[in-house]
Amino acid sequence: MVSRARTSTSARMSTSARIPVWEDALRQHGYRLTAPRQAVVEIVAESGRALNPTEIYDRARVAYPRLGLVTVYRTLEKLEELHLVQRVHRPDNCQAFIAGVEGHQHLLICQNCGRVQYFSGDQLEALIQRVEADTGYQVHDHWLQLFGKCGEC
Amino acid sequence: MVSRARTSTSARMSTSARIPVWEDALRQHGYRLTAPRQAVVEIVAESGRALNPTEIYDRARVAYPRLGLVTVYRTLEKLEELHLVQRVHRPDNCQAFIAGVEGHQHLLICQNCGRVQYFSGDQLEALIQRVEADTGYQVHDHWLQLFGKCGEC
DNA sequence: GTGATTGCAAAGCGTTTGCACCGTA
DNA sequence: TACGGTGCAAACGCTTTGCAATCAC
Repeated sequence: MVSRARTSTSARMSTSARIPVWEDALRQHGYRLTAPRQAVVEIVAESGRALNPTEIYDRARVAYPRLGLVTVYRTLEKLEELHLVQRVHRPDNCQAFIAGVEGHQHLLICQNCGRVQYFSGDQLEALIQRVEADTGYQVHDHWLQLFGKCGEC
Repeated sequence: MVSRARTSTSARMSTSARIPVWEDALRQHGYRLTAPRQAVVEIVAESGRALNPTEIYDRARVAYPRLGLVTVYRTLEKLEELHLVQRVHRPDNCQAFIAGVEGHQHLLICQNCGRVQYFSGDQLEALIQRVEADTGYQVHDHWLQLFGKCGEC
């Protein structure tokens, strides 16, 4: 979904630079900053690939072995609510998460290594207007994902 | 996914006209035509909305009360394999099915009543080429869905 | 100190599998 | 008749919930 306003200020920010921003956002929304939560934030903020809850769990337990899978789910819930992460839909799997960006960006996903790249969908406007005229629908949201092979694969 | 070849000949065909076509397709691929299978085919072929397995089960049991939910899953599997139905991804639910069409068509979904409308994405080509140039990815598949409100809602 | 957060265990839910019986071709 | 298809029941995997102990603020 791209029509919702983003509160994230982490647009175009890479890897570890996101971590303190996300931690501040959590605190500013009244959430406490705990060790398990930090472990989850670090993994998701630094990943260039969409990860599902179990993958996040496995990786975050390296830093914080006492972590429970439940905490991963609950932390992702909050990060999604704050638009810090977004859900990635794949043909098979719709429960993968990636660090979000500000504005109307879309996803380009490498089918080989899973690396995710954002791009802007400015040129969609004309298409959407044509579809609205043709169908009589009012379009509120759009959802575009490209699948392919990245430069390194 | 739009890059796969479609074997379906039901493009732009509406409602009940699809039923005999789908039944033939099943037979021609070596599948038997049984009463429970027909009940499922009728529901999905005639629906203008994406339905999930339980909805299909509930509706098909009106015509064939002995139907089991398992058979719905197994029939959908075959219909998807033959490209007669396609999966619709929604923010919440990724297990809904709608009658497919031939060619590279995309979905416009009414957020109120769930009605689905197809449209062509010709104008995406330029966007995809630009993204390929910008990112160094090779794009093999694209996935576009619009969400909005249909004329009647 | 207080209330949010945690992890465990158990429940819940949608989907898949094993299997004996049934029905199409 | 042969073998694909069916429905039941059970298994399965992922996600959510209840709860007492814990910990950030």
